[in-house]
Amino acid sequence: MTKHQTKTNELEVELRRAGVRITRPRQTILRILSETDDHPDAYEIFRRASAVDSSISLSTVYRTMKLLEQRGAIHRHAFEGGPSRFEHAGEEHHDHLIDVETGDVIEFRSERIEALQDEIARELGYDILHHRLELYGRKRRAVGKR
Amino acid sequence: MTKHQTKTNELEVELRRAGVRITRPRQTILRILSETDDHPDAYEIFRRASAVDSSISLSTVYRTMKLLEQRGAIHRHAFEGGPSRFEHAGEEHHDHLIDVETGDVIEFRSERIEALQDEIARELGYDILHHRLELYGRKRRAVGKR
DNA sequence: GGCCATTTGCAACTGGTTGTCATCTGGATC
DNA sequence: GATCCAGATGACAACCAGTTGCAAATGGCC
Repeated sequence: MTKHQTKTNELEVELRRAGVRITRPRQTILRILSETDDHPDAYEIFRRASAVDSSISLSTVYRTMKLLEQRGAIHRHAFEGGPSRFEHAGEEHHDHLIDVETGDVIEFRSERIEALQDEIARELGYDILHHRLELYGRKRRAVGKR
Repeated sequence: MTKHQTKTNELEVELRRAGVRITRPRQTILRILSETDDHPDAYEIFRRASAVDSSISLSTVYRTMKLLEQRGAIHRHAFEGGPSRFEHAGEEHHDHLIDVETGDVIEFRSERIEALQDEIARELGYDILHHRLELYGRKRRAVGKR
């Protein structure tokens, strides 16, 4: 019951230490993000936040997302044909497989792909700042089974 | 001088055969695409088209891009933080390295990365419909020089 | 050349996001 | 605790890329 509370506070304390004002809306949003392990968009975060504090505005959600992104606390993903979706940072870097039928996002990581990317960039004379790898797919039905 | 003309006509004839009406605006846009080997966005195509036929509207450019995309004649790329950019299809599949300073796009292809992607998707129980791999980087300056 | 389904240009609209601004508030200071 | 004010907020207008409704124009088959 105090589990999430604790998680929230970690980030909260960190931000506070960095001189970021922790206002009520921000606290609410931080809590929601800490309780989340999907990839909600701004409106979905707004919806969840509204349930807790109905006075929160969508603008504030957007502003807070931008702030947190700049602080490196969350990552923004612009999957194709939709609004930006967010996830809290912290876990190691990974890429995404998006289920085109449900919108579900599956995270994966491949050291070999990462390494190949660096190699390619080096050959082309570039330093990679970041990259984006998204697979768009459909769940495979087991063959021979219903 | 008839070089581009020829290239345009190939696609034009192909579309015509498929029952697509080749109107003047479409002809102009097709010519521009055939003369292009960068990755212009809709507005840039509109700009170039306007120079040839000032009556063309941006709506028509968007509508034509959508049509050509559906016909598989061009590919649409939504690189981060900008409008969709297009390139004529035909060459084999490739990925992109975007120069974050200039916006230049460098195409590359890695069989090994392609293969790894398929492998990963298979392991996760998915069939890949398509994917997106973009590297964002900055040109490396030669060490010790300049 | 005539016909009519399609396409066009224009303007109004959309969805996601950012900007403006008057008001409010966190938290440092007393 | 009460005071204060830079910075944050909510309401809403503006923005941008892209889409759509509509009346007028046109491609291409007869």
